Amino acid sequence: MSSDTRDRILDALEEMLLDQGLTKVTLENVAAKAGVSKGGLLYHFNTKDAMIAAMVRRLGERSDEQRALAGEGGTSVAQWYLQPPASISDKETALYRSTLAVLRSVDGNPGEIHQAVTEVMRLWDEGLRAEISDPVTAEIVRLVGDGIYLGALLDLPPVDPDLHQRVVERLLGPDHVK
Amino acid sequence: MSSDTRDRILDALEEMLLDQGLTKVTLENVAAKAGVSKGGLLYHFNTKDAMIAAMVRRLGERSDEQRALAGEGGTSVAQWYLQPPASISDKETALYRSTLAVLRSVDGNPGEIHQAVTEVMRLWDEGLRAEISDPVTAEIVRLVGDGIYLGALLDLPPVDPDLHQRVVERLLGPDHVK
DNA sequence: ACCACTGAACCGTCCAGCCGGTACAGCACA
DNA sequence: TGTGCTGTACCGGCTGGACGGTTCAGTGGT
Repeated sequence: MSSDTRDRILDALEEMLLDQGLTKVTLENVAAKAGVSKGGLLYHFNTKDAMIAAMVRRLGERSDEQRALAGEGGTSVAQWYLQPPASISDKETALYRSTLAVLRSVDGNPGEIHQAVTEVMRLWDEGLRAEISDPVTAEIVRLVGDGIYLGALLDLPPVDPDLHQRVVERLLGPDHVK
Repeated sequence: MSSDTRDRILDALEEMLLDQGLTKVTLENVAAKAGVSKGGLLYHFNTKDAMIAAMVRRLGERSDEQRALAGEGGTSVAQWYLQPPASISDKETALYRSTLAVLRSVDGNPGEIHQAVTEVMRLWDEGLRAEISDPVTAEIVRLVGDGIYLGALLDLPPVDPDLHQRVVERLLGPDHVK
């Protein structure tokens, strides 16, 4: 099917971003990792930017789903936003990895990509504000979450899990900790 | 003198990173902005990576100075780390801009650059822990500061200054707010 | 017959790194 | 005082390779 290949290409793109970085992301590399020819890749995405923008839009859709799920009483938005990068290979962690890949693709210059990333971040902010009544706490939670992402973005050594748990407890209260 | 040109090149590199992004950082572009020929640039830095690594090391030195100044009773480390990107063109803001430029230069792959960046971040963490007795608060302050940097890195719209001030107040207490 | 590709050639551009030169300053030796 | 040598700082052209994007003839499944 068509959307199979599309998703496979975007998955390959994310993986390239996560373990090689933006400079290694070339049409040929992504195509090879996706098991597609370069022509096949360009059949689905006319340009490199279009491919990256599609990845960001896919992240946007998945983030919406995750927040909708949180609204229905699953894991809270805040809890998800503060989850440590420790737990890997879960289903939720796929979203975490996608987010990180998208952050890796940003390079300062404006355009469709930058705009889409800004929108994704704004929606998370909105979700946090809707869930946490105190705006100051909401802002702190957002910034702490962003700080965690920066650490992952820079491949900083992981934080002590106990300390992290105490941070979450301090911010959200004991009832929010799993 | 030699170090004049060296610093001019690194300044140009930072400026390129801040308002063009990593992909536009080429030896020729940086050299042109520094008022040097490409050959002249390569005389001072054998490779592009060496140039970037030198920029990170320079940031490391300047960060050390800033923290030493904080130790002598100037602005506290925490206060500096949480300063909003609003106040531009100060002398301290030069360090903020340099930090941001360095973060923009990171691209996932390990090596000298990644190692140097990790070390810079670690030293800030150490400074915060030394200054703030409660480790949980120290960690939150670090993460909030990193979150601010992520926002700047992604060119997200600036935060409401009032809200930011209330965040700082909440984290450090009323006495730490200017 | 059409969709979803493959495979490969090809183009224009960009770019890191290399290399042969140059201008000049200081120093030594006569 | 003049001459030759040496090292520093820098210039700018060149090359070889990579990359984004185009084109196109063909192929296999439905």
